[in-house]
Amino acid sequence: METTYNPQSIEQKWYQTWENNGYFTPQGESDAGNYCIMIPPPNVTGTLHMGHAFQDTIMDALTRYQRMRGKNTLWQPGTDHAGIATQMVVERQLAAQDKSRHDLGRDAFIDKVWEWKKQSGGTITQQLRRMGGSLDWENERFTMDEGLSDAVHKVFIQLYDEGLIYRGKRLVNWDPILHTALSDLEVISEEESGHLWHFRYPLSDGSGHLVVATTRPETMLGDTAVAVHPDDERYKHLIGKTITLPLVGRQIPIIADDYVDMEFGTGCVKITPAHDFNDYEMGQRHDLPMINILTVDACINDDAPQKYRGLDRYEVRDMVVHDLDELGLLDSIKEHKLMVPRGDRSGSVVEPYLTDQWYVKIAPLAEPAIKAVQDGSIKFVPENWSKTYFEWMNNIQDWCISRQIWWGHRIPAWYDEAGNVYVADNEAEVRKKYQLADDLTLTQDDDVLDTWFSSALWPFSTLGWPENTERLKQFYPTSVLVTGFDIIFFWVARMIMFGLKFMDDVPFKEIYIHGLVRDADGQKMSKSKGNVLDPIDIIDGIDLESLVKKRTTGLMQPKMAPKIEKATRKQYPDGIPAFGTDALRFTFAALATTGRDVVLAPDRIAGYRNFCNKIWNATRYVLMNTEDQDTGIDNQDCKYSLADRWILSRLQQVEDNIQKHFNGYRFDLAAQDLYSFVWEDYCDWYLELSKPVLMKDHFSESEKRGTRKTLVQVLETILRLNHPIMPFITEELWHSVAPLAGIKGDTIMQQPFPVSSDALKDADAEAELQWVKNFIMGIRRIRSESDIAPGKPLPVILQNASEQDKQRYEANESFIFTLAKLESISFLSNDEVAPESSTALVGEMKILIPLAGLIDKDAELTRLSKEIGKLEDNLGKSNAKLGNPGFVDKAPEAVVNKERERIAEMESALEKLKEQLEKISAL
RNA sequence: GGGUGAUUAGCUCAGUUGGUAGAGCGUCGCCCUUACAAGGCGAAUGUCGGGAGUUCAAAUCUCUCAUCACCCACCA
Repeated sequence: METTYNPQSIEQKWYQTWENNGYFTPQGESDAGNYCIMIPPPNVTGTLHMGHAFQDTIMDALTRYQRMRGKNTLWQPGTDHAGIATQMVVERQLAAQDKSRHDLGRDAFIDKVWEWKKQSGGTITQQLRRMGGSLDWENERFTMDEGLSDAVHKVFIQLYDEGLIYRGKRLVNWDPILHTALSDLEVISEEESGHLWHFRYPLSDGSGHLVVATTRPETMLGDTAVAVHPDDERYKHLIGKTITLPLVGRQIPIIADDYVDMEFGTGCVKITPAHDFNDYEMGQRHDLPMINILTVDACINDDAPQKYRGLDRYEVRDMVVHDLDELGLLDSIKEHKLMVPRGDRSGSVVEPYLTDQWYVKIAPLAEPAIKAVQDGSIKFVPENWSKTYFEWMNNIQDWCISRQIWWGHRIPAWYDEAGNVYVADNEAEVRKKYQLADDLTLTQDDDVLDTWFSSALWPFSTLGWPENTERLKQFYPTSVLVTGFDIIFFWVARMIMFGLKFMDDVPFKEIYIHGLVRDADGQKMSKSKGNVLDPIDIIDGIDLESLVKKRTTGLMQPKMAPKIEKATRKQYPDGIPAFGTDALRFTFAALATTGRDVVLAPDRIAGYRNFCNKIWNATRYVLMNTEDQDTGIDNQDCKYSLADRWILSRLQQVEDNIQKHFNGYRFDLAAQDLYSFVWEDYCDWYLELSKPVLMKDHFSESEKRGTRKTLVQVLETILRLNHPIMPFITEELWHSVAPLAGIKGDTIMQQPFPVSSDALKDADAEAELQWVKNFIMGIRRIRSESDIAPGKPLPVILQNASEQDKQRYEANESFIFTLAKLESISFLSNDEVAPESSTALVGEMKILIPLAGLIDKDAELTRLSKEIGKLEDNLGKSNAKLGNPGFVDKAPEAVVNKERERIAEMESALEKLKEQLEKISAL
């Protein structure tokens, strides 16, 4: 074995072995039950980012844990076709050749996308393998594969037939670059600064004018009314009159509507029903005409005056302002902050636009979905997120599911020439279902479905639905959904609605919501900020030049490059070393506190890489001392030392804790327990305590055997406990350690997860070992604080030792001598006079180290005073507490007694230390 | 405007039913002690955001203020 842990040399090989042997595939019926997690399908042409890596670590840890617990376990892999995102990538590639998708035509373009999928679709799944993900690759799915397309059709058709999908002309969010409608969720509104223009609209009867305020002057070309509040004294008399719309000449009414806020602006609102969501509703209430003035590119169309036609809306905005000013109708311009809606993919300003679209009538689906969370059929972890869920579900709007793009599930609807709609699986089905003549010309709807429509079916479509497959029966409903809060609405809510509708059961019983991965400064990672860390670079390492290059190429704003380069060189002067997958995974686990964002700092990862190294070297020690030796597998004649009994007892507690923490999704606490048990209990104490037993001749063979056996058994258990989080190193080491523990197996993956045994819990051993530790630590402390060389063996005198102290000392002499580095020990009766010494206390017993030539008198005085000071502080606090009659009367007896004991201990210690102080001062 | 969460050691965060505050990283001192210097031993560090209340007892429960973050929303 190498002296240093090197992740590179072990990870790839084990993954190959696991996958080739089919260990990831569900192993079949089990008494322990079924366990299933659906991966949130990443974009098929995407690459793995930190968010994925974090999420996948959690899912894999859960999956491995449950698999080891003997459950029939499935982690379902797959990818999403990601309609708009993927189409955009391919269109960009075409654009580089000066082509558009229209040059190719629909079929050829779709072929091109499939080609791209074939070329890049393996990237993210390969990266998932690098993360160690134990996904059932043999059954990988894609949202556009045949089975899933069948599911999409079936759902669409059934919802249509039930009246839950309808087609309607409505105002939608229109992306003028992508030429498609977007759902509300795909529109991101951000505050930008703009202006508020005030215009005078002349009354048609020439009796004056009204002043309206707008942030969008160009839309005035489509105004069909001006609204005021019905109670507004300023304008009451004008209601019902008309104004003549400047530049257009149209007469439009002044209407009353209490939507208008009298306080805001002038209290008069221009109404453009075809280009504003509020105006649209007002238009409907007042039966106003809707005049669309925009083209699909958001240029002004032919329903506007000649001079503006064909020009971009922003160009027209300037013209309108200018023209109104010329007419003397520009009242004022004010600076104004407003929310600007942009498409989340294209970044273009989204226009409310009147088009025909398909919608899901959502209220009837939402109702049971709300109930499922209310009644606990589905639990959010942390529970708080249910509030967010309810908030949204209670205000949910119909879902616009049609997109005017080509890459996706084409809507299974056909039209005849009269415009009648027929919905069925295919054209032949349509004719049959609707009994249409063979010669009736039908054309299919050009639109495709929102990507999230097929994602919403993921928990059952991947298992074979609509077929009633064995997998579906076994794994639906799935156990838990692991996802980020950002897609609760996009995805989680919709899966719940569709799952309940089509499977008549919830899609998952729990939803574990994790936080966002941020950089070391707490910033969101983003390409444009240049602070992105690639999980693969953490695993394999990356040199500075490559990292700089990676961060500065392909930027949306190339001028940011120098700044990013500078920051990167400063933060990673030596690049990033290869930490390995296990270290990254353990870091994620340790940081996965409930619902909090995760701040990922390379220092932290390095710390857990060191932890891997610790396990590696502990194993080296154990192997060195047990290989080719009797580890008590066939020989039951083992005598267990205090240390053996203690570490086994501690191990049982840790096993209980880890189970509890995994079951409660507290990976941070699990990681913490694993870390401290392995490092502090097992390595710092137990391995050191094993040394005298194994190396000193006066220990019997059965004692040595007992210690060897314990060393190996505890280490083997540690490896299994750590396996869900650190799969590679544990597998690698397990193959060396397990045989020594008499365990045979092809892989640690299929070994049982450790379960505690009450018989091995040993409170006496823990108490006694604590005494030993206190003894040793007391001496170490004196040594360190008195500047005695660590290697110098010390003479020690014990005074005031009880019978128990004596017994404990005798039983553990070897431990104490070795770990505290002693030269000699002698007992002193109470009436004997001790030499001038430095003192440590273990309970009532005094540990004395004679000063003689070793310890400086003043240093000892300082040390003692400090300790006395501390004790006095605490004693003061405790006395005050007991002095309070309320405390003694009302606090539980146990608490009061504990306080009394504490005081007794402190008083006794204080007395001894003061005595000592006097003695030494007197020298 | 509505909602949610946060504020604890220099940094990032734990803190389970109220009972004298913990970890990792960092810092300081001494050590290459035969598993590990990616290490060992030891040490320091907190008016638990401010204020008020409930209680014998509050980081923990209630109210209030402040600051920050995120989500949702139609103020022209």
